[in-house]
This record gives sequence, structure tokens and C-alpha cells, in this order.
Amino acid sequence: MLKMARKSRASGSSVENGSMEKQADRIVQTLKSKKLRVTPQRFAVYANLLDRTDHPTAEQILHDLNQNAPTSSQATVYTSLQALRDVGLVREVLLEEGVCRYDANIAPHHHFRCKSCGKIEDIAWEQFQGIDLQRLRSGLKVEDYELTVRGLCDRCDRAS
Amino acid sequence: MLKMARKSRASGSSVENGSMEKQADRIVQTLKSKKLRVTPQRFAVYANLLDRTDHPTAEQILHDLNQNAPTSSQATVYTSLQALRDVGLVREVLLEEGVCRYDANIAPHHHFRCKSCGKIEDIAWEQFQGIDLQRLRSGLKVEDYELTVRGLCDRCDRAS
DNA sequence: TCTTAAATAAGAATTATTCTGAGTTTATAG
DNA sequence: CTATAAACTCAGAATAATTCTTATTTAAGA
Repeated sequence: MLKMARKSRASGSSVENGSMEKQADRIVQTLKSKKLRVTPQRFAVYANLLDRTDHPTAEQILHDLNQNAPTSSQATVYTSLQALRDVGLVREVLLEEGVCRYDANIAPHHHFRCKSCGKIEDIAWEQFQGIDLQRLRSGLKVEDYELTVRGLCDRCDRAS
Repeated sequence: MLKMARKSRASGSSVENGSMEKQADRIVQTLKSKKLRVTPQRFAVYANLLDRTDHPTAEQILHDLNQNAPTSSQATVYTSLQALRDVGLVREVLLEEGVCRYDANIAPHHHFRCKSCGKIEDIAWEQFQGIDLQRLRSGLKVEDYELTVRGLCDRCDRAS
């Protein structure tokens, strides 16, 4: 139905089609390196996630992709996200009840969530060097950890 | 339908009914101090949560309460948990997709979750003194924060 | 180009949670 | 006490997020 996503994505931004092509190739290579078949839908989901920093839900990604023309089904967005998660290209972020958000930034980092507007913001890993996991009680084998900070973002803090 | 929960809970453990009574009174006082009406169902939900450290889901609590005789409906467990959360007596713990777990330990602490068996364990707050929230970028007003640690618990680590 | 394992789509199914509306219980004032 | 209103409970319907099912399509290697 769809031609390769890398072709169908060429429009949109008016400048830098050259670098967009390069970015598309990078994505293709990344997917292949993880032994994932490069399908238009999977490509689109990953490209969309790489393109934003707002930790969208599956539903938001779906809506975004189908904005102009239908390109992907609900089920496919979910399975694409699962596949990308399984190979470690995206990670799930659990900050609210009920929904699962996704993040293509897999470098270790922490999260801040505004209690008022719900906005999520990354916090650089280096800001919390003090954490010393050696002090964990013996027996637990730590694989990763993450700090969740809640409060008010600047905008909501000013408004209140 | 039920007589006051503090009465109907008296059986069960064979020892220390005296101290159970005291515990029940404490719960009643706690609820009253938060201006919550002390109903058998609400009492039971809170008592159940205080009695365990495994961060159950709403469904698990419901099942537990209705084990012998039906004492509470699904909807009521949910609204009880909401009420308790709203006054700060329990907190939600979000460590997995899809479900919301509850914790009556409201003292600040962190969480460990075993990636293999899903077991959740508390981590004492003092174990991570190093965290310095002053270093957060200005503008964000921090209200609380929590560390989520993932890995293997001793049991699963040994098994693997 | 052929082949085929892997991926997609549409809709049904499942799961967790919330809502609705009617009937109960409880605190409190009279 | 008794009346009253507000708060609470319940069963079942409704909603929302996600997964499953099955037939069809497709990417990519031989």
C-alpha cells in the first residue's frame, strides 16, 4: 500500500531534504543492525519518536502518523513499539496511571513530571552523580535505575 | 450489612487479640483525623494495606478482602483507595505497565522491582543521601522524587 | 523473480478503571 | 429518638488502553 517510508516522508520541511535523507538512512541502518525488518510502519513509528522529546503515548503516535493519510493501524503501532522496545531502541516511561509513554532517547537519564500540566522533561544523568548503588542491600542485582521527580514546571509555577 | 469492621475483624490470628484491637483503634483514629468516615469497607482496605508490604493492586486487595465472605465490591475498593490516596494515607506506585499498585508506607522511600519475578521491595530513603535536588535546572519546583531500581532479586539471581 | 517467515490490518477480546443511578448508612440537628 | 441530607456502597454499564486472532500482504534473501 505505502511506498517505502523514506520516500513518502520527503515532504514537510522545506529545507534540508539532503539531511533528511541521511537521517532516514541512519534509521534504516539502525533497524537493520537490530535485525528488524524495515517496514514503512515501523520506520514511521521510530522516526516519529526520534523526532520528538515529549514522550508520547501509543495513541499520540498513531494520531500523528495518520494525520494526513492513514498509514498505520493501532495494532501495528503497538507491535512496532514492542519490537523497538525489545531490541532496546526505545524505552517505556511510566509516570502516570494507565498510560505507557515512549522515549527514543535511550541514553540514561531521569524524568521530571509537572503535577499540574503533566509535561514531562528529561533530566540529565550527570545531575545525580551522588547515587551510590553499592549501598543497596546485598542480594539484589541492580541492572538499571531511574529517578522520577515530580513538581511544578516553570510555566505552572508562575501561574499558581 | 457488616457490623463495624473493628468488631468483624477480631477473629483470624489466634494470638494477641488485644493488640489487634489497639491496631484497629489506631486505624479508626487515623481515618477520623483525615476526616474520612470510617466505614467497614474503607477500614478493611486500609487495614489490609497496612498489613502487607507487597504493594498490591486494587484487584489483589479486593480478592483478599472477599476471600472468605463477600465484604466489598470492586467499585468500592477503587473509591476507597482514591479516598485514602487523596488524604495522603496511601500512595500509588507505578512500576509496571497497566496496573497501579498501592502502598500504605507513606514515609519517603524508593523501590526495587525484580525484572524476572516482578517482586517489589522497598529501599530505605537513607540509602541515597547523595541526591542533590538543588542542582536541578532552575524553574522546576520540585515537590517529591523517587528512585526506581530494576534488576534481579536474590532468589531470581540465584536461579539464573 | 520466488519464496517464505515476518509484518500488517480490522475488529473482537481482555483488562484495568471509572461512571451511573438507585438504594444504604451515618452524622447531626431538632 | 426521628428526620434529613450528605456520604457511601453496589451492580452493572461504560470507557480506555492494550492484546489477540486470523486472513492477507510484504521485505529481503536465495
